Amino acid sequence: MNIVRFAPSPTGNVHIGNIRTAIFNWLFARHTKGQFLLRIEDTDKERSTKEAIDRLLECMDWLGLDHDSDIFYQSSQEELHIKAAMKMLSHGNAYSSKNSDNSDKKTIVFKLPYDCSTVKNVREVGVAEFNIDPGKPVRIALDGLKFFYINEKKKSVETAASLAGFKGLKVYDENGSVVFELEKHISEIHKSDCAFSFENCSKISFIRREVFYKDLIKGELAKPLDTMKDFVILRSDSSPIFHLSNVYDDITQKVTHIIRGDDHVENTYKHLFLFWALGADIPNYGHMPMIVNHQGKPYSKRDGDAFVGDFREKGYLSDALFNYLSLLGWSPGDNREKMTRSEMVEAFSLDRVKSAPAQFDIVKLLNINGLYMAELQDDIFLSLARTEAEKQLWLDSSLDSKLFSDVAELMKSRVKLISQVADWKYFFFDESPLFSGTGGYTAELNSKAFSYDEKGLKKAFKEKDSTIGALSEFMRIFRQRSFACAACYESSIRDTEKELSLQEGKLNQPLRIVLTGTPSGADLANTMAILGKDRIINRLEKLLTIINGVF
RNA sequence: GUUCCCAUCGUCUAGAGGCCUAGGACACCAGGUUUUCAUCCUGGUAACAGGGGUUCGAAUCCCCUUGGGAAUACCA
Repeated sequence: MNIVRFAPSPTGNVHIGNIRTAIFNWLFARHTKGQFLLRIEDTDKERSTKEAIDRLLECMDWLGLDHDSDIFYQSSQEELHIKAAMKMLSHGNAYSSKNSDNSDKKTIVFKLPYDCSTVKNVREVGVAEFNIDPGKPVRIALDGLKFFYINEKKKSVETAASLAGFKGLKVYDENGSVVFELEKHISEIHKSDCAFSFENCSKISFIRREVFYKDLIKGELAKPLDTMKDFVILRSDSSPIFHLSNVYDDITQKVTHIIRGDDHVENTYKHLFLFWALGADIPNYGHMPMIVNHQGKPYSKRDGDAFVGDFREKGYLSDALFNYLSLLGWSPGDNREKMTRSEMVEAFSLDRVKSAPAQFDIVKLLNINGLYMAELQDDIFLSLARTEAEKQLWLDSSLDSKLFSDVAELMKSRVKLISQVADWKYFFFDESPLFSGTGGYTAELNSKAFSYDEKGLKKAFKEKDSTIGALSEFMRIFRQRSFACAACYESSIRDTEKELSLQEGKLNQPLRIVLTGTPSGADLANTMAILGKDRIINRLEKLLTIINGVF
């Protein structure tokens, strides 16, 4: 059975890149009927917080990312990680290294194995040679080889790497004679930590080896050992480093597939050796492309606008976010985009994941959100809208629910994001800064007031006097009538137009903007039916009184 | 510096040597429906980064260049 895990460190808000990793892991697990595990990597005690964990859990819950079995807290494993490091030390797979600041404290460093004969993921790729800068020393010690080589541009380039990278190393002096053979001294170096240093060298040669593995997404990947360094696994305060903890826990949790961000491929080469040293089989790896922001730069935890929680706040539907995120770097291969959870689970496979980074496009997200919005059941939409309206402070719970549901029904088809219910103000409140005579547009908006669109107003009142005249006539006719249905409102407009010999529809725009403050909205007659006779007269009167002062 | 990765419309993508005159979606533009707006419908603009090979044939395979990105921590 496949076992995957999502292993975030709870050091802040989860961002979309993170959560997409979780989504792909989840999709993979559900598709293959495997397990999706959640491991909290909370070993960084200074930066890990309970709040961050809670927020993470909320986000996962919101997105329907249910995990199998209990949450695994990495901090609970610390003792085991330390033990493992000590065991590697005693087995010769690690050594302790003095702190650079000369204190007595020591770190435990993992030693890439010089003898790779039992490491399946290492292979020889041929003989390599470097021309050495004779003015600089070649130094050989337990912690690696240091030298300066002459590159193509004839520059002296400093290099330091693990001894394991230089199988069969030979160091040549300026006459071309071999002055050192690593093979003859390697056990001595490992045993006694002795160091060699040579001046005036001309060349080094060695058998190049590389670590390799087959990435489920990116194909076969490899890295030469002579570009790798031994790495710390236990800090000088004895706390374990990410690489150790991460690998150790993956073994403990029997993880079979590690699906994570592209930024981890370099780590993988290190981890391969750790799996070997810990006596475990290596799992399958898949590295997914990063999500980049609008500038094409990678998102980081510092990108304040890409937190999952923010999308929730802004009113995005979790299904829409999930759907959109799953389409970043993956596609089902046909032309489907909007898919249900089960369709995605059904269609998902790692070999369809792209390896190029994908740019996050908020406009497309909005579009998909609108698609999901449109198919929301009326009662669900209503309660979402209601919650949103109350959240925005300008609506209290005493509001007539008949009025609210009428508005919601009328407006539903044009809402792409639930937070757009903020645009419904004119249905519920009769005040506007424009009426108050404070100069209108620049006045601070009262939270319980709707605003007028200046451009729309100017446009509708382009022929000011005749428009005001027409509206006055409309009001005269309107007052005399009673309205049983939306069609009655409609005919009151049409009749006025006839009376004034105006083209049909000519009154719509002025009337709309006077009544709602905006040039766009739902069907005018329906809008009027919701507002009702009294409020309509009220608004018309107010606006006609002040309109001369506005322009 | 070094190592590694990546490269199709503005964006997300389809594309496994001939189904490619490069398909879809978003965005954009035009037209239609709706007496407004949105929805909806129809149509349109728009891409294989560049250069070399391999091949009868290349978006697809190889090489080089260019451009992006990552890693190179006692962060995770």
